Parts: sequence; structure tokens; C-alpha cells
Amino acid sequence: MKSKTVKTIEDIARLANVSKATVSRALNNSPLVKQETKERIQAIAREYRFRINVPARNLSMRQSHTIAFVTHTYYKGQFTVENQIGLEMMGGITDGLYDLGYELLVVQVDPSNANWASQYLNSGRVDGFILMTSTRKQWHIKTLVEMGAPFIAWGVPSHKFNYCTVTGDNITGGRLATQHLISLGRQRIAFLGGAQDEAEVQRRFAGYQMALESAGRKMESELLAYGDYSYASGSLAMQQLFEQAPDLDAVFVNSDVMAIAGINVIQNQGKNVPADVAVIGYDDIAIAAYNNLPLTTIRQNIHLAGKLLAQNLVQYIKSGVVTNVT
Amino acid sequence: MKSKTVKTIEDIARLANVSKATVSRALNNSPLVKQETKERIQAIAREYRFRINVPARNLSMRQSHTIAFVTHTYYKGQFTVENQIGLEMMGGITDGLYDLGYELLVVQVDPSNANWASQYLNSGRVDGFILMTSTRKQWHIKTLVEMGAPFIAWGVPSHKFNYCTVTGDNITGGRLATQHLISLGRQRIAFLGGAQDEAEVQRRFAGYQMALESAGRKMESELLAYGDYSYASGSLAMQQLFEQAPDLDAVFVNSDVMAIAGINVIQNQGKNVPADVAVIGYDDIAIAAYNNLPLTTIRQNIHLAGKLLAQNLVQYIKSGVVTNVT
DNA sequence: TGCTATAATGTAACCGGTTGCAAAAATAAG
DNA sequence: CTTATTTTTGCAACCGGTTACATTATAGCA
Repeated sequence: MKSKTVKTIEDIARLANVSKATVSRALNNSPLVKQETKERIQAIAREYRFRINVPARNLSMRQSHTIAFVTHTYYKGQFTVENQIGLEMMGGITDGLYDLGYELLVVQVDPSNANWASQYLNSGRVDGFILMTSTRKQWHIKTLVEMGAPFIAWGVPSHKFNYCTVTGDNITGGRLATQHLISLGRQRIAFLGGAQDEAEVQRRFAGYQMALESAGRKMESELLAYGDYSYASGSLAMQQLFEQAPDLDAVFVNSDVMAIAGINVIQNQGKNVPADVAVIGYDDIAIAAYNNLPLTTIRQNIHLAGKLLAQNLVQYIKSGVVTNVT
Repeated sequence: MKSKTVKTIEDIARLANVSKATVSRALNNSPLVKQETKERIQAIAREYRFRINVPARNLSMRQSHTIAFVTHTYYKGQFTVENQIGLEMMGGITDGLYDLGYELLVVQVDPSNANWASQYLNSGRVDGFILMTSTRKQWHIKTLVEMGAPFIAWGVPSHKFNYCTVTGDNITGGRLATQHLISLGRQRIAFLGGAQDEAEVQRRFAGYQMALESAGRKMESELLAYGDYSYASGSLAMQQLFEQAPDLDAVFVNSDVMAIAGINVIQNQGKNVPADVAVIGYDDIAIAAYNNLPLTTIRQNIHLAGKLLAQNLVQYIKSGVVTNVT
């Protein structure tokens, strides 16, 4: 524990009998300083527990080394996938950014106003954004693209614009889920999707279809129904499925929430889960593991996804575009 | 859309024919500048969409106007309350901070090393911390207190130290839950707590006891059991309760996760929930609402709590200590 | 009208780093 | 032992604000 007068790079310079510039270079491991001096300076810095002043560095380098995690205000009960996997994903992002020397700022934006982008960018507050937006909210993406803001989004990229994304492999996910059901010997496997116009849903459906086909079966339209991820829509869609195909013996549901709703409906029909009807859900929530429900779930590696988001965004900030599929 | 040469306060000064200093004052609404000039300058700033450079301001004012949300790396499946209410709470915090002109940085720390505190504080990166730590991790709190770092924690304050906190009103929560069960006409109401040494749990228990007493009943020790919030411990504790008091007809469980475990056990005993045994859970998760389980839950106003955390911390940064109960 | 109290603005020195360019030191070449 | 090179280091200007203090304009009052 030395005196605490060592707060700035200049203090260290004094202690080491060198100039500010040299200290700065030494601490940044510049090749311009002799190995020996470099080590000496670093040792001193370590000894005195020197912490570089971040705002000063940011100002000087005109970079904030900070990226914004953009989210809408969370409304209680608005149970979206985003809310559920949000924390886990943030963990991954923070991790990834940390390794790259960046930090994460949480920004809550008004969905009806894309002004935030310029606000944060032009203030030098952040170097880029990470959006957890689903395929909707295209509008925000449009704004960002137009203003040339560096950002990356989680979700299937729109074909209209060109920007960075990281996405779960929905096709494979859909295929795996369906194959699993097939391997259980199920004959009539239904598909209960999320919003039909979402790219994610379409891909899962594609996976579903692929699995069926490669098992020599064909998809039947009465085995399809769509909801909007809400509990209510799940119930509704499930009922619809039963009307269209009372003999179904399995269902692949696009979200765990709807899956739970579906299970409810099935049980109310007097059928047993999974004996009569097997149910398989998708991603989101840790609930599944702790639930006493007969529900299998396709898990996504959210932490990894977060890390990828971080890495690709930073990489983009220093060069070109990337689109990824996990 | 004007030319984009207006990036700094100096550009504006030029446009307004005044000095940098005056612009700075005008934008900060200082009483030192004439109302008229102030308005003129502000108008120009607005017109040119001027955004102040945050790093520069931070450097100059030696404040980051940023506070850190401290969290441990999230391990999948490590289903803690913190994880569950984390996002919602963050929403509240961001909200509260925003109103005060502060921002939220997410910091992931290594639980076994409290070095992060000085790292962030001394670097001028943040002005304070918000901990979501439960009563354990006292150690981190100790470190923070000792180094005089401004912070606030969610949870019942330790009597050993003096620091800011915001807490759910566990006593009232416990009372409400118990009263509810009483009003349902239940006779033998059990208490299934979390870790017995946690202040939160003790308070909930106090509430439980109060409710019983004011209903003219007295607490019986065979109706008590404790777990550690995990699913497994919930099952165990519930079994224990059944052994101790096979005739119980209601149970107040300290967390929704354990409640779900408990329900499972009860059902396996061939009893019906809630007909034979009523179950009431506590706080956390949005799951409850979407679950098909016969589970009532005491909800906490997490968003508000987050806001309070923000407000009280900032207030503290500018003055003294506060301890709050919602 | 002259003189002081007060309001409004300007000057310039920070804040704590980074970095282009010049100077000094060390090394190589002649 | 010079002179030309190549390394290392130092100087000083900047990044874009804030703010103590000096200066000037405005007003109040005898």
C-alpha cells in the first residue's frame, strides 16, 4: 500500500524518471519503448495500483470502448423471449466485450422513436449497438442503417438491408425437434408456430418439413397452426390443431410458453402428456428444467450467442460486415 | 439538416458569436448567462442537433455519471432469484438513473475476487455500484465499505456495516401470504423457508408468525422446514414437512421454484393441489403467471425497487446514507 | 455626471490521457 | 573516429468540455 498520490500517468512518469508520453506508450505496450523501460514502468504502475483514467483515454482516442445494449422498457407480464433470454445473453455479451476491452451500457429506448441512436453515437458515448430486436421493429434497423451506425442484431437478417447479425440455427433446431419426435415413433406430428411472418418461424418450419421428408413422410396442412408466443394464443392454436386433426400424437411448439399452454389444453381434453401426445418446446426459458411438466425443449446456447454478438460487432467496428448462424 | 461541422461546443460558440465558456454555461442552464443569450444558444444547439461529448464532460468534471450494475457471471441452470428478476430490476434501475442523468454499465465480476471495485472506481469509469447480492457475499460488501466505495445493495442490510439498501418488505409479504391462506380457511399452514440464516427468510417467517398470532393461532415447530431455493431442496423440505405433519393443508413457500418442487411432492403423495393442500409462493418469476400450476404468488414491485435503488444511490453519492423498505 | 455594485461575458488553465514530430541516444557502417 | 541509421525518448499540441478569475457592460444611486 503506497501513498495514493499516484493517480495519473504523470505521477508515474515522475517516479520512473521518464516523460508522460513514454509511460503512456509503455502501458499500451507500444513497440516504441525499450523492453527494459517498458517493464520498469509497468512494474511501477502495478506496484502503485495505477488505474488509467478511462474518460480521459476515451476523449483522447475519440472512442468510448463502450457499446450499448438496446432494449425497450420492460413491461411486467410482457413475457417475450427477449425478456427471458435477455440476462443470459447479456452475460455472454459482457464476457465477449470484456475480452476485447469493451464495456456494456444498458440503454432503454422508446420504441416509437429512433432518436436515441444519434443521441448516443454523436455524443461519443458508445461505439456501437446491440439490438435484441426480433424481425419486427424493422424500422429501427432501417434508421440505424441509414445513419451508418455500427450495430449488430440478434435474429434473422432482413433481406432489405445489409447489417451484422447473429442468429440461432432455427432450421437445425426445427429439424432436431421433429426428428426427436419421429424417433419416439410418433405418427402425426403437428407444428405450432409463432408469428407466421417471422423469419425465425419460417426457418423452424423448414426444419420441421425437412425432418418429415427425410423420414419419407409429407407435411399435412391440418397439422399446422400459428400463434404469437403468448399463452393465450398458444391455447387457441392448440385447440385449433385438435379440431383439424384430433388424432395428432405429437406437437412441436415454437416457444416454451405456448408449449405450456398447449399442454394445458391437451390435458383438458382428457389426454395424457406425453403418453398420448408428446410436446416439445423451443429455446427460451430456464423454467423448463424446473417445471414438473412433461416438456422437452430445444435449448440454444445463449451465452455463446452473446459472445458472438460482441465479437462480431467489435470486429465490424474495425472493418466489414458479417452474418452468422450458430 | 445543416452542415455537420457542428460537433463541438466551440463550433456553436462561433455560430453564436460568444465564447466557449458562455456556450457551456448556456447549455448547462447556468444562471450566469442572460436569459436571452441562453435561449439563442440553446436554439442553435437544437437546430444543429448538437450532442455534447460525454467523455469530455466526464473528464472535465471528474465524474462518469455512470453507475455499475454488478453481477456474477451467469451460469446456465443456476436458477437464482437474482437471475429471474434481474432484467426487470435493471429496467427499473435504468429508468431511475436516466431521469437523474446517469447511465448503467453492466459489470460481470469474479465472485472470488473483489478487485473489481477499485478497478472501476479509480479509473473514473463509474461513480458507484449497485449490487444484487443476497445476504451472503458479505465479503464483497465488506470490501466496498472499507474502501469507501459508493454503492447500494438489494436485500436486507447486514447489521455489521452501514450502507445503502433497498429491500422488499418481507415481513408484510410473509404476513399477506399467510393471511391469504388463513382466509381460505386453512387450518394447518406450514412454512417452507429459504436458507434459515438469511435475513429475508427470517422476516418472512416473522410475517408468517404475526399473521398466525393475530388469527389467534400459534406457530408449531413441526410445520417448519428450510431449503436453499433449489428445486431439490424444495422437494426434500416438503417431504420433511409431510413426515412431521401429515395433516397439513397449506404451505407458504419462500420461492416459486421450491413451490413448484413442493407441488410435485404433494401430488405424488396422491393429494390434490389446491383442494387438499394450498400452496403459495414468493416473488421471483414471471413463470407463475403462465404456469398451469395451482400456485398463488406474492409479487414484488421489482420495477419500482429498481428505480429506488437508482435514486437512493445517486442521492447517496451526493450526501448521506439511506436504508429503505418497500 | 461620476462612482460603485452587479450582471454578463471572455480568457485561459485545467481534466488525464494520446500521438505526430523533433531531439537524443544507441548502433551500424564507412 | 565520423557519419548515416535506427531506436528510444521527450515536447507540445490536441481531444472537448468546465470553471476560477479577470474584464467589460449595465444598472443603481448620490
